[in-house]
Amino acid sequence: MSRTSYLDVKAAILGQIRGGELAPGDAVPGEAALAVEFGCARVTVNRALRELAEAGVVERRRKAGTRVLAATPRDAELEVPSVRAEIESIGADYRYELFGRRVAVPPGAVRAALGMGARAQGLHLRCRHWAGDHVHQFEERWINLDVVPAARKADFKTIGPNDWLIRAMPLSQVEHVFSAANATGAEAVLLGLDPGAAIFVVERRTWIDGGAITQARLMHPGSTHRIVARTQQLI
Amino acid sequence: MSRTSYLDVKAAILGQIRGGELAPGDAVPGEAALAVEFGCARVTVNRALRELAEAGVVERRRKAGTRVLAATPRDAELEVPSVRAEIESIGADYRYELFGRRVAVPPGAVRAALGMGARAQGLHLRCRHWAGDHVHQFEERWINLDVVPAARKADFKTIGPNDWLIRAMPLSQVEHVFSAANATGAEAVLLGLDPGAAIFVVERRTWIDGGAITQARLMHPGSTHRIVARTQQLI
DNA sequence: GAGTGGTCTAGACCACTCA
DNA sequence: GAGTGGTCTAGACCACTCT
Repeated sequence: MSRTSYLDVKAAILGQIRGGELAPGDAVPGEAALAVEFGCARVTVNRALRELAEAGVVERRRKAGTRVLAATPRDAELEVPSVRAEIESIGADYRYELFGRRVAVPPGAVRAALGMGARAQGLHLRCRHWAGDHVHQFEERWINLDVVPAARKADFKTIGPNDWLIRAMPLSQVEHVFSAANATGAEAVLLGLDPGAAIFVVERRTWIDGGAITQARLMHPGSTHRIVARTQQLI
Repeated sequence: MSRTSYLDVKAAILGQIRGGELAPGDAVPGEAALAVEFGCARVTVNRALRELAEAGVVERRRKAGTRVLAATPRDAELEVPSVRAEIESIGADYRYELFGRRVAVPPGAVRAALGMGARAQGLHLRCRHWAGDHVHQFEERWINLDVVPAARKADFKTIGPNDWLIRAMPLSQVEHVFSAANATGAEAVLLGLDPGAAIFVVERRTWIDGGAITQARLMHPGSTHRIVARTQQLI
């Protein structure tokens, strides 16, 4: 018989939850007790329970111990492809087009979203990403020049703002908000759609170390655009 | 001076990537070397690098070692609230309404999505979730009765199919596909919208141990519905 | 074959939090 | 104060994978 792995412990606990022996709210035995039960070191049990806690299956608190959480939809993981990769992955030609670039004081809503002062300057960019002869995405973006002064010198003629920012400020924190809307007249023209057509909207904000880098409104034709998210594998 | 924590190692590596000392494609020193450099045990380095690999910052392979991955958008985490929780969290009254329940052989596309045989029976449910006096979600769902036979006995009059399934089959695997569409005439009526209004569509499929449990098409008024996803905190 | 990561053990101390 | 989880150490063996 081989040694007990943290995966064995994880599987055993998950099995007890699935089978109903451990119901939501129930206490899971302490690490020391489980280590004896499974005949393994406490660290091994610790890793199993820690991963279950990260996955949202149990909750751990010092002194209080470990409890099974209420059955609730688990968090899903979303793969966020770069526009270019997304288009090339479906075998279409990627083309990038910039048709607006100016330095200005952003509107109040954008300044608020990016934590910018009343007179702080931003870089405003408008561009489109084509997949073959269809517009894949129309992008309207503000970059915080206080946080990314180098953007003032970049012309963004051949490289899209997202690709440029990923290289300039790697490992930043990103928030995505997804919604659906009817295209306004102007948006419809830019996306090559009929006015009122459904568009899939992604509002993206990016920070690094507390400093807000950029805010972008990314619009896609709703009829073709899809975003996929999956729950984590538990074992 | 206190002991070196895996967080110190993680922060040091992240700092080197941010600062450009470690570029995409570069090899990170081996665990043993880092352990000496940081004056800590190898397990400590291992945990730091393992978490960076889980976060998609580096790639690890036995014998080949650890490398910095190309700067690419990181995966985001999506919080998936239950409809009820979502509605109650904004302070609105939650009301659930079932207006269609029948056992039948699902259409081919649904059978294919759920891996059901040509004559397998499913439970078809149509219901609405209200937030105050607005329809929050119109739900059209098939449940695989081969995998969840107990659903045949449930009437779903007071509890929504999602809440019921979460309790009956906890810890299942879920896939969400988001898109935008223009409401058909029938959908518009059911959602209390004008025909052609943008709707936010979630297609949800659920499995457990390889058996497909259910498929649902969840439609929301696009003007109000939002889904938020954030990248994981790296430290 | 050899080098790297993957994991386990046993023991220890610490940190948080509940009663 | 006491009980639980959180983490570190030192040493060991194993598993994968590249040459």
